[in-house]
Amino acid sequence: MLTDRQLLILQVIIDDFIRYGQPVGSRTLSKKEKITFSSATIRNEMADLEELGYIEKTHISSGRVPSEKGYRYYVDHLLSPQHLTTEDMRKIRSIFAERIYELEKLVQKSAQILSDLTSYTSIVLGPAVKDNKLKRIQIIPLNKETAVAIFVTDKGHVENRVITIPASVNASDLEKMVNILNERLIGSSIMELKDKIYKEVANVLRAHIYNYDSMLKTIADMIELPREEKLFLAGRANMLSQPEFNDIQKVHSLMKIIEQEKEFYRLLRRSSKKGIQVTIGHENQLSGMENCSLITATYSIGEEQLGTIAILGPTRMEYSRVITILNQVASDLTKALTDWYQNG
Amino acid sequence: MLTDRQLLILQVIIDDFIRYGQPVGSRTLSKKEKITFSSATIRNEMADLEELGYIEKTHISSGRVPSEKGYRYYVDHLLSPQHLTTEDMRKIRSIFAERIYELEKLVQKSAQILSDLTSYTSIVLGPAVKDNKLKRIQIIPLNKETAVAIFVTDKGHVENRVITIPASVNASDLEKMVNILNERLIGSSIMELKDKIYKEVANVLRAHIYNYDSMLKTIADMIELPREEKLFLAGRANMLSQPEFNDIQKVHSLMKIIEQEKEFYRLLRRSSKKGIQVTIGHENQLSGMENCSLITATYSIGEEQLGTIAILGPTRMEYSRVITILNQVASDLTKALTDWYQNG
DNA sequence: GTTAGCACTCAAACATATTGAGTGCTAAAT
DNA sequence: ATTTAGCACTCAATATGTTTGAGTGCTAAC
Repeated sequence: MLTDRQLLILQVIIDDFIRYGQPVGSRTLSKKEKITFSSATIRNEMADLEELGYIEKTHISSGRVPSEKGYRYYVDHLLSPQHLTTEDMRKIRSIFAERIYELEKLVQKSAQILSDLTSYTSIVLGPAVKDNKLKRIQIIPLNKETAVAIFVTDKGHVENRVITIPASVNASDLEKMVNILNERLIGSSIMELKDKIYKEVANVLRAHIYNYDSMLKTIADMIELPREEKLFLAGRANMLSQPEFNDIQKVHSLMKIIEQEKEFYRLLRRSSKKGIQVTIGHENQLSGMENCSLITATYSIGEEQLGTIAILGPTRMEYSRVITILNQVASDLTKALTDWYQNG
Repeated sequence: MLTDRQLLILQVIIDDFIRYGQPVGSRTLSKKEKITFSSATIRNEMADLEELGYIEKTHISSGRVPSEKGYRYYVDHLLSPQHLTTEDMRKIRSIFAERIYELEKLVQKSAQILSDLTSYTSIVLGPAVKDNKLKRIQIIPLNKETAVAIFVTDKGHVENRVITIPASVNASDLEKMVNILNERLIGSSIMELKDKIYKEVANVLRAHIYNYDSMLKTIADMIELPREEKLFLAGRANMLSQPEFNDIQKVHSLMKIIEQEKEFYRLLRRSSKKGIQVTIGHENQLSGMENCSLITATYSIGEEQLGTIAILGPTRMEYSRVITILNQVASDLTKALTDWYQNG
């Protein structure tokens, strides 16, 4: 267990390092307001803190920098809560003041403001469609061979696909099919759509539609709905202004990860527990992200969780500030969505 | 006017520099197969070429590098046409072999393959919607206050917006309105939609619908269609593997430009003439792009131009190779689109 | 007109001090 | 028993000097 003095020193070291990005030495520390004892004492305490793994040296005679364990402790126990400036508050509010009813646009704007305010990169995992309920299916023929299939959900999400229509299928068959689909499927969640079509609807279709067989392909085309939520990114360039990323190699590998999206997507999905989640450096388990921390929060409509908003920055991140901002945006976003969709 | 020998030297200098990225000296040149005269002669010729502004020194005793004027001349007159490897060809074909009917997806895949093949950043200006013809308008109520308005075009593009519905408007009014809109507007180009609604449709609506006034806002909401085409980017990270961008500052300002999209968008719009366009360094007129060249081509359906595909790379770019690839992708894309939409 | 030869230039690579911020340890002070 | 002053030591960063090699321009000979 750490003594109060050790905690104080640890906190001051990390605060200073987050602020200035330079290893912190005993002399620097001894000059801080909160520190009342001499540099020699500090050196002794630092030696202990290092032995316990909370801080590290960059070389044998350097000052100390926080280790991942140090950051972890700091985030869990030592964060000094921060206030948002009224200016920041105003900026956040301004987004939700406009009456934007498009879920996606709102989410994208949130990503933008997050990266603007924090100067880090923001990532937003878009609203999950799978829990939406089907509101309407529509098929609109474009020409003899193709048509657009449109799915509208209760949250106003529109999904559309171009499908091919076998020559043998005529307009009235198509119409009949759409009617049956709507009759049987409206109100079902998007997730169970595929299942329901094959288990419940297929028989009805077979009974009523002459060309059922040739229609099969059309149906198969249609229900290939996207399984993954969209990923919105903002402020990628901000990464480049962080001094820890003045090594092109590091930036490159990080950018490649972000660009591929796949692994990254998994990372965000994993941390979809409610509340703020912080993963530091190697906790992210993605090579290329050793020097990064990821802070995530979730947003929802009422109790129904929709997606994740996150900030990606260097491990030397302004945790306190970012957490405050993320909390604010997440709760404002949730509030706005809840108001519109639950009481609307 | 340049002599044949000067042209030869200029070409070999640029070819070599594009390949190795290092200033080219007279000794290096004299060893090239095509060069039959001594390094001293070359030095004399290079002095002349420099005076004419085609090549430059990086410092007083360095080898020469091409100037922007040199690149311009090279691109306009000295390009040695290249063949695509069968492997590259196969990769390109593979995209268009799949039957993807979604215009946007196809375009996005093209962007991906372009950046993969060239190792530069690719940018694709998505299909312009403004020339599409309206195929169908649909309004699907979500709850008492809101509904989704859906526009389908003849090219299968679907545009949707969430709109608010005044309390005084009932379902039958809404239905009537949609009918009138469809009756009057189907076949109109998206561009003229707004105009037509106010000039031609407004009167009809007023005559037939009791709640015309309160419906006005709904209509206004609806026809706010996006004016700008979508921008698809792929291979941003590729920039970082170019040796000319090992300066974080340069990369940063470039990334910021790309991220803001606005200026960039204009740049692409400007070069929407048919055929290959090359802009080199300062010709791009955007600060941050001094070290970049942009090569663009257009794609179309039949004769109707749809959008632009482009490659962004350092001025020291493999012009010949990129142009070949860009040409191939543009023509394959055009062919695929033309086949599907004109003969479909 | 072309080329060999020479003096000269400069970036890059390497080696060698110098400085300063930092450490750990010990012995004296509290 | 803590705390602190003092000292020897370490190492990154910086500056300084040296060497090397690829390059140039110019001149005189071919």
